[in-house]
Amino acid sequence: MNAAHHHDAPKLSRNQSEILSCLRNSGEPLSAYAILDRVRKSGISHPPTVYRALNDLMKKGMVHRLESRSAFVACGHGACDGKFAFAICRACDKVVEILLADKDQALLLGLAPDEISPEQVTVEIAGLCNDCHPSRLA
Amino acid sequence: MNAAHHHDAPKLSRNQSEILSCLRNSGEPLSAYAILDRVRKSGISHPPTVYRALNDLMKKGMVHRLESRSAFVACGHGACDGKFAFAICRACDKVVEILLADKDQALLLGLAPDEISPEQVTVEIAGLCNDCHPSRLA
DNA sequence: ATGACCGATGATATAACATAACATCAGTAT
DNA sequence: ATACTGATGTTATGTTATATCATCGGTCAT
Repeated sequence: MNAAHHHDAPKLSRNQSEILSCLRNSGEPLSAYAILDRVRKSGISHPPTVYRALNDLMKKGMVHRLESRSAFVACGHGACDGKFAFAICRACDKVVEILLADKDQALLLGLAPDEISPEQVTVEIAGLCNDCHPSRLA
Repeated sequence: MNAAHHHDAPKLSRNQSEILSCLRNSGEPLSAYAILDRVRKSGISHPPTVYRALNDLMKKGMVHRLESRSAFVACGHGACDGKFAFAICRACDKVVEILLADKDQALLLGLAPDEISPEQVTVEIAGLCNDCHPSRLA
């Protein structure tokens, strides 16, 4: 059910693969410099290399940037061409990617005033996950 | 019509006033350092002073941060306790603040997965304003 | 009044995030 | 072989943000 996700893996460069793996393995959002630390052993050693790969991966829809965190996450859907929201636990940084239904996308785009024709929507929801919820603490 | 906007001006410190005026006069989003440049003449000369005032003003709902720009804008409503979206022209940086209807707020909060209880929603819509639209250019 | 305390502001220093600009290299078309 | 092109490596620097400690002004118990 749900076609559209059979990663044809749009052939990545070595750097892009390294960095995507890094993000996937981490399972949580990482800053560009956190990524850099983790891929040094693979021979990547300068910030621009990381940012270039991240930008390429974002163009391919395989990585998203969490604006409110200056951090990056691998797309949970392998790749998606774009309309999604994120929920982020402010305590533990857990991230849930929310694929937006067509009607939700439409509503969001509809929020734009006449004056500005919308191209891209960023939605980030901050809150507390169940594990971090106060009522759950000892 | 529409109560709730008769600014009782929740007494601001000198720094907060300076920085809020600066943002209001600018009419466009400014980075913290752009603000700093403009308030040096008023005796504010260090980044932490600016960030402190901005954080205080944000707590009061009188300033918002545009996450996708690392920039700050004065609240167009004087102050609001929080649910709004922004539309931003990617070419000229014009910003339109969109006060969200209750149903839109509800919808956005409803996007959050069970796993994360939402507290705050960031919505930023990037696009092109009429003035910057290609079809309008010579 | 004095001085102990406390919150706000000032100042220094540095951390964290991001990119401009140029060098080098691999592939390929001539 | 040479010249072009696009990707990657490298240096340097620009931009955004905060930790930390110092200082100042008010309040309050004595």
